[in-house]
Amino acid sequence: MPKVTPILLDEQLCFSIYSASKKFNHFYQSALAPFGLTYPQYIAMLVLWEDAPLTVHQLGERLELDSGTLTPLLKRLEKQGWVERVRSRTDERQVLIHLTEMATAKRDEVYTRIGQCQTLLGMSDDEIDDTMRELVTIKSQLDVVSNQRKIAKEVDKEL
Amino acid sequence: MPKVTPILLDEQLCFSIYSASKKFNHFYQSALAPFGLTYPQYIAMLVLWEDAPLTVHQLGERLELDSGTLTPLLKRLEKQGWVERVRSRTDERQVLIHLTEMATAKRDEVYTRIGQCQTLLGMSDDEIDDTMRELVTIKSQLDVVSNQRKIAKEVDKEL
DNA sequence: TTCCAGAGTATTGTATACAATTAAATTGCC
DNA sequence: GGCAATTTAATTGTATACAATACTCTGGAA
Repeated sequence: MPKVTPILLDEQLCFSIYSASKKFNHFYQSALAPFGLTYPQYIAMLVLWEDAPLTVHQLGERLELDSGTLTPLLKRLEKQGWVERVRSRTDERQVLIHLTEMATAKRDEVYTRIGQCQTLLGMSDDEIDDTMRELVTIKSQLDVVSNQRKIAKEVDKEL
Repeated sequence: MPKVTPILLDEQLCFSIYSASKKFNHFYQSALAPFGLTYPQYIAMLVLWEDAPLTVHQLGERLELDSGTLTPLLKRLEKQGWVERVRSRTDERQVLIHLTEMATAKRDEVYTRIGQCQTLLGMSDDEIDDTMRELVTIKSQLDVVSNQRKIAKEVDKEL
């Protein structure tokens, strides 16, 4: 009879990452409290501060989020005065996300605040780099597997 | 004039973790498709397979989730036949989460399936251990900071 | 015994996520 | 030029998360 290996929560990498992700979320939420931004709203703003204006699709590629998540998120950002959603004139399918003047004006304030809060964490650059390198590997392995499945599905369709 | 350091999404550890967490979620969701379990439902089952029955509170401590998340999740698990929610007789405040016979019967099947899917990822034990060790450090640093804030809040209340 | 502070769970309200579908605009291809 | 396939957002439906609140129960103090 084949022995089955038990799966213990505390030994699961997925749970470490899941738990760390929630803690980071919480950390940024409270760091960003003065600006009223949630973590997903904040990373959307980061991308826009790098590169605005962007279409919903382009923003989604950077954030790995689809329009089902972004459309309501961006509407909330618009209501709070951070962005404007403008239907593109050259391609009416697209909606361009522009920064407002307030967003441009507050950018450095947010950068500074986040910089200070990150300092509180006391993480060394090496620690951060090492971890990010390992996460890159893990993520690419996850991508490979899910692409294999996608390809398998495509192959199934052909038949 | 003080220089402000720009914050680039791709250099943020938080985003690496956030993104990896979503990919893991997706990976397990598809690995668990035959059982109809979501990732949070799966980790709840993992804890219960280790230790059932547990109160909602005890389960929440292991999973780092509160009743606002667990109550509806457990109701869905109950509806799908994995658990039974039983009001404790010795302490009517508590709800004990018991495994059903089906859950006990399917445990090894889930363990096996997950084991196979994890093998597909091709991650070495060293790679996993290293990453988990680093995540433990990061999480404890995040905890320290958020506890400092909690304590700061408490101190404010005293005044 | 009665009252009350605290514990345990459920509920409410807001904000993500994401699969699946819809609707509108554009592109390719004839 | 006309139309099918594709692209882009928005919408719908389900499932987390979590703060804040409500409600019930328990144990202890007066």
